[in-house]
Amino acid sequence: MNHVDRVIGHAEQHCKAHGARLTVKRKQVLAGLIQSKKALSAYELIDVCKQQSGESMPAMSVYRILEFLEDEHLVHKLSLVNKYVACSHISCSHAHAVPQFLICKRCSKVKEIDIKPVTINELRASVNEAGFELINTQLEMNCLCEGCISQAA
Amino acid sequence: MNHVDRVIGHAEQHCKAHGARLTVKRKQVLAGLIQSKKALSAYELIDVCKQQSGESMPAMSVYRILEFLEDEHLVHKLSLVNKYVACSHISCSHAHAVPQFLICKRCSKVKEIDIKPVTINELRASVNEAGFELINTQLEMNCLCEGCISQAA
DNA sequence: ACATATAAAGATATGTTGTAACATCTCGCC
DNA sequence: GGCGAGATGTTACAACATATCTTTATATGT
Repeated sequence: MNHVDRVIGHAEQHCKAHGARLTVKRKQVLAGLIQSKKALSAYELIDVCKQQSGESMPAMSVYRILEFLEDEHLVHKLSLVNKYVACSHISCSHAHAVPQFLICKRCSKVKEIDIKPVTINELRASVNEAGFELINTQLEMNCLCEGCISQAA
Repeated sequence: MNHVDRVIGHAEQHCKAHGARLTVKRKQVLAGLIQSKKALSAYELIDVCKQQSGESMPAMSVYRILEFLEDEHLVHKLSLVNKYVACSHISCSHAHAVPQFLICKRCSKVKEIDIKPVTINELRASVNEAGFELINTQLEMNCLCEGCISQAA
């Protein structure tokens, strides 16, 4: 059983646990994201699905499915780059803190990290000082990944 | 002389100083952003310009002008919400650090703040630990502003 | 003042991203 | 089997963004 199937299996368990259905189409979309190992735009994902299944996947369906997968916390939307990425923690059983996202500007590779609570608190304090309130601590940051750093050098 | 005109005046000085031209159209667009006191999408800005000048402003022009204004650091693009906002520091003469943006999810009001260098460095360290490199420290954060917090309460 | 080079703006078309609205299908359940 | 809820299909269009070519304005040298 390969990596993708294993993760999909976990995702299915996760959905079943509260009566949500991970249908064939939804699996296709999630699998597309997992396999590509980077963030994809909705339309890139449409292409990936088409290549993998032969059939074409309507935009409407992909957006609907992405919304479902987000609600299930199986996929994250990265507004900073307008792309979607599979959650890195689908196979983990334990609860997770709100993650932060490092997005490679060059190749769209994404890493979810947990920034130290201390740092997050400092951030929140700065925000509050300014009279605002953080809605969530899901930071998205424009970065270069290891591979692209060395290429650039 | 009102606030907007004063800021526009500064912007004009700023441009002149290095041979850039703040034309009538560019002033219109910048003034629209300043007056609205919040982030606007390109098409919202088109509407604002139309209301203020009577003439319609083609999308192409607005995008070109926004690009110019960004290059001049008179306007910031907020990718997190796909909107544009006038720089808060046009009238300041001193140099500025890379700002961070607090964006009110409800009303699109934006506040530019300078997060403590210590915090930024901690962030950068976390990023480097993960093998990535921050391209810039212009964080954009989803928030609620003071007004919207009290309304929500 | 004129010619000319350059930057800006206009006009048109088209590409990309996202959603509304309604029809149809699927599947669990009685 | 038939019913109902949820999922998907279809079509049309709204919203966002850019490519390309033309025309207009501006600045600069002679």
